[in-house]
Amino acid sequence: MRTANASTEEQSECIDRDSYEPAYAQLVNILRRQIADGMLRPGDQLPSEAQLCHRYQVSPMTVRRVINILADLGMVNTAQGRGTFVRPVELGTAIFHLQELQNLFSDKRQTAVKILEARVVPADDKAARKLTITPGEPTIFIRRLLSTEGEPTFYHREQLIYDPTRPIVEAEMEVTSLQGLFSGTGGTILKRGELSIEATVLNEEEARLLHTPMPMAAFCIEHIFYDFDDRPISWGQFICRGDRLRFTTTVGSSEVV
Amino acid sequence: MRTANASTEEQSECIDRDSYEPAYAQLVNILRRQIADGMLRPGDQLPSEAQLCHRYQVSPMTVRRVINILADLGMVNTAQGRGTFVRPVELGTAIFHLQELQNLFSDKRQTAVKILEARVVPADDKAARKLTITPGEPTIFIRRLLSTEGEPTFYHREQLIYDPTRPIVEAEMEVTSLQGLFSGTGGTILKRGELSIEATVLNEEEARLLHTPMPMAAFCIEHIFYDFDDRPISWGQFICRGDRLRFTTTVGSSEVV
DNA sequence: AAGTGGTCTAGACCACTAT
DNA sequence: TAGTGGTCTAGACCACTTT
Repeated sequence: MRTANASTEEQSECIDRDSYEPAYAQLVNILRRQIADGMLRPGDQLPSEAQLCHRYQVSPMTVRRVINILADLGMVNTAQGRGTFVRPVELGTAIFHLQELQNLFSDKRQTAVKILEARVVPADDKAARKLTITPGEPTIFIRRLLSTEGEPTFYHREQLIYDPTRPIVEAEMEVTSLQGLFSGTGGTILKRGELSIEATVLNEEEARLLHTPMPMAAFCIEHIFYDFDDRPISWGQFICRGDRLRFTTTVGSSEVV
Repeated sequence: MRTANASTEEQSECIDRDSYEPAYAQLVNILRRQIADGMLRPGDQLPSEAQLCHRYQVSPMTVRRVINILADLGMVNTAQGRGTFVRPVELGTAIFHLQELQNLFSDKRQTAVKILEARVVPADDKAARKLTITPGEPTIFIRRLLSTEGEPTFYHREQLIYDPTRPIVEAEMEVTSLQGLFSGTGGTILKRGELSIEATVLNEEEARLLHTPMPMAAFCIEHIFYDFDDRPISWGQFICRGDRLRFTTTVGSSEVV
């Protein structure tokens, strides 16, 4: 096993106490760079926390913080009593952000939302199961078409609990105005949401609405939102053309700012 | 704006210093539970760090750590000079892990990998661009079929740099044995990878290999892996039946352990 | 026994925001 | 000016692993 060694490896960088960048951030970047440059390779043991302390002239708490950050970034593993080690690249650690979906709207401001349909319908078996109500109970069914730069890219189906005894229908409509959901301004009514993403082929209606040829692949993002009593209040799907959306990410040592 | 107030809200929970669970973790869970239970709602201001210190009898550093963890979890926002606030649910903060893909293999051990093809081919324009070599240079082309429980679920195409001057071909072959990629045992040769995921429709060959009807939706996970000199050494795609893979995640306050 | 990471303290000083 | 979050110290003690 390779081990970082002060006698063989150059130790040029040090902490600039006059910098606006805090000491912990500087040390994080120093170590990230050493990993990215191959000075520290997967499996290598980092210098012990005590060594890092006196090498970079920072307190144990600061080194601790640095190691924690590197572990959170997935760049190192820590093992109590043994040491801290550089993690090899693992596909399983890859993380995709739905943020990229949000950018589709916010980057180009020309996003139009068109309500195709909004009416009260009785819940069928599937909707009732998802919303934990009994089949036949009334729900609000909404279909929206979202366009960017004049091109339809997104189709949204949603079914909301309809409970006349609590007059939050307007609020719910507003909550689900999408902009709010993405940016978080409307989320004060919602406690949490469950999302799942799958790949589907557009059906005829969807292809027509989204102006695509058949067959066309799509991402289907299903969501259920819950209120603070943990009751589901909204179930629906975002359907996005597969040729308009792509999620990207990296594994291993990413760029050092 | 709602503000947590000790005089109006019950303050039952406190830190158990004899617990195996460290103080910071206990406080994290206390605050998470308060958010999940609706005691603290989106937009609400948390008690100041000084208040939390003397209310739970912990030092400022410990409170600081707790706040940092909650911020990392996406549950609160901090604003210097103003305070710490509960974050509303935002779709854009959702992330999903490729880990779920890994489980597809590791859960059920009956995963078989069948090499369909492995030969040296000259790089075409696209492959040359991805691998930053010149078109016509030799590459190793590998096609694999991965089956779980006898059913083919995954198809993998990969093109590797072929450089006879560095005899790492065997190593590369081993690196790309997939198991290693997912679990990280083989990642010592790779510095980093770039991944992107999109929704596609299986072409005729893919549908035949994966025993699916046409048309069938699929996830296509494209990857490029780089060595420690930042040279791309592998470009390829995992293609997975859309009806076999689903990524799930949550936004907002998740479960408290 | 020696070395490692993990937790925690009781303050200090700073930067920022609101009043 | 008062209150907030942000950084940092110089130790202490513990749990764990290796020799």
